[in-house]
Amino acid sequence: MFALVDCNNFYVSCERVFNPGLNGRPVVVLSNNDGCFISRSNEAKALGLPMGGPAFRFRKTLEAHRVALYSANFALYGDMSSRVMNTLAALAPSMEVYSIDEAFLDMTGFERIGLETYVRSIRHRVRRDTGIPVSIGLAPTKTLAKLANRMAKKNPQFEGVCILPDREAARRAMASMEVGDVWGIGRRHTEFLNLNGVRTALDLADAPPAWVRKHLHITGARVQAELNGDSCLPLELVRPPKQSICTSRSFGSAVTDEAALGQAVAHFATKCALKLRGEGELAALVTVFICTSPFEQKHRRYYGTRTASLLLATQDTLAIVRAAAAVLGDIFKPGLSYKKAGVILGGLAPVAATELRQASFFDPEPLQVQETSSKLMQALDAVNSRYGQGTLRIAADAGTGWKQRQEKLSPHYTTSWDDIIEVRVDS
DNA sequence: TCTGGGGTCCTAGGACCC
DNA sequence: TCTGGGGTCCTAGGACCC
Repeated sequence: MFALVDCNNFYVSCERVFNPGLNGRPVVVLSNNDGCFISRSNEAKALGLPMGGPAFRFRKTLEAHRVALYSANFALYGDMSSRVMNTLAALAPSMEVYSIDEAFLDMTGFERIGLETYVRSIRHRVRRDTGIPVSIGLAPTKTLAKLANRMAKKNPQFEGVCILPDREAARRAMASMEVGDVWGIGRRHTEFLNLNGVRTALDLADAPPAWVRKHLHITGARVQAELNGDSCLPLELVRPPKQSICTSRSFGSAVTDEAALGQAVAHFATKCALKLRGEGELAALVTVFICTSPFEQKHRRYYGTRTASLLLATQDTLAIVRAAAAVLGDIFKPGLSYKKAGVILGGLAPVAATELRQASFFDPEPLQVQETSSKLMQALDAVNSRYGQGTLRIAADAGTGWKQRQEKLSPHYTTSWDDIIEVRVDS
């Protein structure tokens, strides 16, 4: 049996842990740039504020009901997430951390204690130790556990826990669920399935397998098998290494200036390089993209992107920033209002394989230079991890020609001493 | 005026190898 | 008149997830 533990309204719940006055009130957390709703309390959902809805379109509702607004505080949410995951890790023999607010647990063997009793105790423990409310779905496959979790959230009478122990229980639950709410069935497939008379999860489970395989491909076939109790998706106990690393941002106001765009790209490349070293990987490909607003009616959208191959895979910030700057020069078109830019690293390989790395015939940098670079990066990371990111940075990343909007940011309660002191003084 | 960020997997087609 | 079989790698596009 798999349990899916999912934090309720996770980002809002994190804000509430440190500000209990928010309980019972409508609360929303906004995306970067304070643009869209990315987490809503139940009270906010009841007001009709949609997931992903742009905040400016709902200003009247937000004001009329005095909805509490927060800028996304990912430092806080990431730290709260690890508290939740650490708590869960102690309560099951194995666990897969599926996302910032979800984990699958292996519940094999707990039948002897009584699954429901045990799962309720997990729920209580997480609430007690972290302050975060969770819902739990339990079933013989991951896809059915997701479905059970959704049932637990939708129906208050379940009190946060829903178990689908056998085929009959699963079929009853599937009959009441729209096919588009099944894990792995997105908007396009929902449209296609509805057109073909497949409306509920049960309809999909009972559809001819060859037809599903043909139109929804191998991933859809797996979903169908899982709905029928045939487990195809095992717990992934160790996170596989990343295949790409991306840093991108929308700008608070449009950027037209090439120099300002260059500062943003240098900043994103720097962040990517830091993440890359954190993963213990080297990158061989650097992609840069810049684009104008997709919502702008008057002008056609420009989306410029290009990838550069590095002669030798690296994790050196300077080399990656240099490569990114060169790519930017290729795709920059003057006279446009840029709304977003980003850097993506690809061709990743573990540092551990460095000795096996194929050197380049044309490589201008001998091995000694690479060793120097590695020491420089270690020093850079040591200074910044002690005194704060950005304390020591390269000149290209020093400018402020681009900015994000972030007007309602809560303190970094769990990751910054300065922010805790600020709270004490304020109150 | 104002609309997020970061990923994965699958398929098909092209180019290439022996 | 007739032209094989078995592969890999790369890229673009589509679909999905949170």
